[in-house]
Amino acid sequence: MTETLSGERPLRADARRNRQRILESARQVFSEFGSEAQINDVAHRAGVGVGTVYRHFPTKEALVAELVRQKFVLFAAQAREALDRPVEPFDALADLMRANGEALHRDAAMQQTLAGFDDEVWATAQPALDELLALTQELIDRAHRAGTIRPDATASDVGMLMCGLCATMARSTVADSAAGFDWRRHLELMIDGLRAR
Amino acid sequence: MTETLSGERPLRADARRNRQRILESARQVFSEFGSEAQINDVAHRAGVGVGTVYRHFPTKEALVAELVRQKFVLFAAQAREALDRPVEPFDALADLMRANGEALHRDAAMQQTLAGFDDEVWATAQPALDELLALTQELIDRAHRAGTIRPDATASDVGMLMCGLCATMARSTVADSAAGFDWRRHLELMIDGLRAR
DNA sequence: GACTATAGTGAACCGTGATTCCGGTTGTCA
DNA sequence: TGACAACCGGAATCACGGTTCACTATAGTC
Repeated sequence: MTETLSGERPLRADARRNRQRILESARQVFSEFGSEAQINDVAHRAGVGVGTVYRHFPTKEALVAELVRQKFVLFAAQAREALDRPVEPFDALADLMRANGEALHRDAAMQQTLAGFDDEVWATAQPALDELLALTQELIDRAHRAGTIRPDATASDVGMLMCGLCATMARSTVADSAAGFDWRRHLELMIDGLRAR
Repeated sequence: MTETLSGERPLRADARRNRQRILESARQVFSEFGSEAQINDVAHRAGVGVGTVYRHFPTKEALVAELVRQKFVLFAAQAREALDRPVEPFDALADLMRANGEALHRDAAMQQTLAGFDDEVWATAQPALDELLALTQELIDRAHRAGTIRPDATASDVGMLMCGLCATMARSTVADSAAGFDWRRHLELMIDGLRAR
């Protein structure tokens, strides 16, 4: 999870420890409250001062961005596993989407990022996203060969649809779920839409 | 567009005029910048003081909510027209969704509201939304009878999907359009997904 | 034309929460 | 163990923008 930074001198032991704690706390806090959670909360939960958070991440946005990036990395890992599984490619893709859906469901910050306008966060996570998309594309290519997916489907389509799913999550998580919105239903509709006819 | 308020004494002429100007300016400003636009901007563009805006709308959120409500009313009107058109019901629905898509595309505040977590605004617009959903349901019922729509499709599905579409719009409007996201493509995928197989 | 309830004005206020900053700590290395 | 760079803490600062309010202007009415 923690990359070895090549161009930078290694962090002092305590700093490394704190950075880790901060990321963990941030993951919890932002998952629960989205980006409206406060840096103070993160710092407090991590048992450090605000200043320490800022030593590691120049802005709140940068911290959120790193979390999002990590999540994309995780998704990419899952996509890689999906590629290894010996099941029908389209089913593998569908299951992957379902798994991602559940993960997004538990993470308000990710929902906001995917459904929202937050360009900066998005930019930071771009490389990780690109890899995820590449892996997804591989899965889709296989499905094409098997003829089980819509002929013109692309990884980009899946990305868009998952972003859209987050919008519905926002609505079905919050309060009364206005008009009977149900993200799992939304997801199944989309999966069906991708299927070959 | 402007309802006749029953329980309240009529506004003074200048007040009515200003209220109208404020709504128009707000429509422009919020369409362009979403809810991050400032009340000051709205007031300035309308040629009135901030205080005047607050005389008409207790909070910024209330102003946005009214705009959203009006938009839903507009959508409902369009849905009614669609019901009157003598075309195949599913096509009518699809065209309606396309038209709504274009409208949403030009309105950042609507995108944010539909894709976002903004429960209060949503609540205010609920009645208008309910009517829109009812009309949509009628269109869908007809399509069911014609057998041209997915047998289990509901108006709620359409609502969810349109909300999802707004998420993609956010991504394709902003900057680089990250991963080749294209909301029109997203929309067509969804329409296809709703079609009977 | 005068009177008054309504309406308009915008500088000032205020809460919020991100960010800074500097005095005190602590790892690391010789 | 001493020295110093790296690091930590968290009160204070600061920017921002929604909201208020004391005062002025004006539509509507007699």
